[in-house]
Amino acid sequence: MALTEKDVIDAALSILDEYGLADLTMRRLAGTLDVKAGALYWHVANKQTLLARLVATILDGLEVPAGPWRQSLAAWADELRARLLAHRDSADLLASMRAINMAATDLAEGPAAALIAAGFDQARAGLGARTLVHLVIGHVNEEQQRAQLSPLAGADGGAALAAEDGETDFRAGVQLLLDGIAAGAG
Amino acid sequence: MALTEKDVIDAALSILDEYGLADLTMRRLAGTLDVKAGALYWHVANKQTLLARLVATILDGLEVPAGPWRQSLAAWADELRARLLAHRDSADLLASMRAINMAATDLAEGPAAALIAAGFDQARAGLGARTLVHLVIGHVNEEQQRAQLSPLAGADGGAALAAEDGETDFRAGVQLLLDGIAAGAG
DNA sequence: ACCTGAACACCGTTCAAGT
DNA sequence: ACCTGAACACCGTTCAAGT
Repeated sequence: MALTEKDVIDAALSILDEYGLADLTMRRLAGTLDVKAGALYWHVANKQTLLARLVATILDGLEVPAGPWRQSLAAWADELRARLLAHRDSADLLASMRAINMAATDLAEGPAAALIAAGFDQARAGLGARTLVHLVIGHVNEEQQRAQLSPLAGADGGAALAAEDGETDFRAGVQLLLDGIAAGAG
Repeated sequence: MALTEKDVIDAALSILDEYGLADLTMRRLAGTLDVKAGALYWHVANKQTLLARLVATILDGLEVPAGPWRQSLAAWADELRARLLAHRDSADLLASMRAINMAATDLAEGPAAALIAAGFDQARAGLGARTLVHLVIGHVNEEQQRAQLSPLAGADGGAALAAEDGETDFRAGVQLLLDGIAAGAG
């Protein structure tokens, strides 16, 4: 039974989650699939595009919920944060991927559309949306790097506590930005 | 005449500026210093701490100007952006360095102090300051990655134009956040 | 069509040995 | 004190050759 691209992506995500971005090498990935490194290049063009597929998978189907713009953007930000927190080093991965557009400039399109629908002009909507994306990625990046340095000795008690603190802090930061967007509306 | 740590850091910054983070290898760095790779380990503990020194050098002496908080934070953000734009891939480098605290959680301390001095409570000051740092790093990261993809064929005409657009957009984003911070004050 | 073997041109880091 | 030589244990990618 031959490998599929999906097999490769799934295995890559598993390595990412368990060992982190630095340990996600083509050779190790090949090893977990019981194949030699060269074989991967039949299924993916190169490592760069493989990483792009990972990001796309992580963000697949992410949408701005309907409703009042403040609630829907806050919910979208929560959801994006949750998607990223679900995969180790994903914020770092996403940030490094920005140039290949794909995910991140695209990412701002959902929130931008929601703001336009709420009556903001296009420039302000785009600005607010991109700023929101920066905030989410930056915050999660910080959370994920903090997590990597913590001892994590006793169960996940410490990690869970840190996650709650992170969520409170995150939501407060999002509200701060939403306040700023609202301030320009009047 | 023996090498000093400063020589190593300066040479590393030159390679960063000319060839980017991906090409900043210990072996190449050693080559430009007319020395073998192993020699570098007499002057720096490892690559990780060398990169930390680069970030520290780039950010050295960055301070929040005195004056009304909105102006002083806007000026600080401009200055931080300028420092980062002066060195290729520096935003990416800084973002990857966050865990080693050093620069970035520290980075927020200046703006946080300025906000506390302006009468904001500690929690809100810290939140606003960290959000501002995320905004700056995220925005510059995007600018630097866009720069890496552009053709840059005819002089730097296109690049200069993009830089102006980037500045306008950046300042608008900062104002958006400052509006949000101000909104919580009343 | 899909994979192996083997190579190419690299990495960061260590450490005995030289001067 | 400072550096070289040489090794160790890796990288991503290519590509003839196998099945």
